[in-house]
Amino acid sequence: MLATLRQHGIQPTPQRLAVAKVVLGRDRHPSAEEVWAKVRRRCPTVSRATVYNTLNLFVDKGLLTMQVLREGTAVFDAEVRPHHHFIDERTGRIYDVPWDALQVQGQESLNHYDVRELQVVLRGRRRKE
Amino acid sequence: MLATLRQHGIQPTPQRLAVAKVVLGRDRHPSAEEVWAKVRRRCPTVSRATVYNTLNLFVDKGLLTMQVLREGTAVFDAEVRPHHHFIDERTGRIYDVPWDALQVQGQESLNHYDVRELQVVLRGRRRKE
DNA sequence: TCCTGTCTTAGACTTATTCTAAATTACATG
DNA sequence: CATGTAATTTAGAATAAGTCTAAGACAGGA
Repeated sequence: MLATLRQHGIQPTPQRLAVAKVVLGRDRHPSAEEVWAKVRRRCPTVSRATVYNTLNLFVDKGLLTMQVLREGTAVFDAEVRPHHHFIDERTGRIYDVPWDALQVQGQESLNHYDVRELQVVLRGRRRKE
Repeated sequence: MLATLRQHGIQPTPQRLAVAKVVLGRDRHPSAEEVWAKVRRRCPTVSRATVYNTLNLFVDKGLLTMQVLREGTAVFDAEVRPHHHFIDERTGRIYDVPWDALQVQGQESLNHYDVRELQVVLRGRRRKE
């Protein structure tokens, strides 16, 4: 964890480590406020500004990506490699869909656009099971 | 315009007509606040709440779609048929990409998901010309 | 006219996020 | 060790998008 921060050129601090623990852990797609809540369970003095600053820093340094998929809220994704997203209509929950699960064709027809990245955003219902 | 509202089961009022004129006009992908600003140029007494109510009503009635593509802001799109979006990194401007320009394959592999709709979101730079 | 339901309004409220200015900490160097 | 400087963190104010509320305006029917 500490090593991960250093590898990305991020000066480690206790606060940053606490954020990293939450956001690189098991919890997929937390929002900034969710991260703040979790960080404060272990480290109650951490301020909101620090969490936001740290998340933005992590995004700058390529440790996280930020997705604007949910109305009014950005969510953070520890999967920084390209992939797609499925959003459950009922719960609002967001699931990663592996890059190779879908193929997008026809990009070469978009002459006016220099496409640097893309993702497919799917909406629907997750099947119980 | 009036006919359009009626066809969608929307009781026309001066305020709603003013919003419709802006949002079904030449201006692609305005945000709610942008719509409010434009409406007020012709009709300065219209309240913010009315604009938001009206936009949500239009979305309910299928006259518009709402997209959450830009950080912290929903934008409204008069193109209600399925299509994709290209977002210019530099300007933040959003362009519609016709449905048939791209093909997405591999949906049948997503057994856990009942996909009801999808779109491809592309980011990059629009080529000058 | 009166009732009822629909619309609109101003402004308060909420939520997500950024900003600010001050306090704290961490080093590096003399 | 003392100290200056830069980086970091903090609390809280500020901002922005959007919703809610309560009151008033308006329209159409009995």
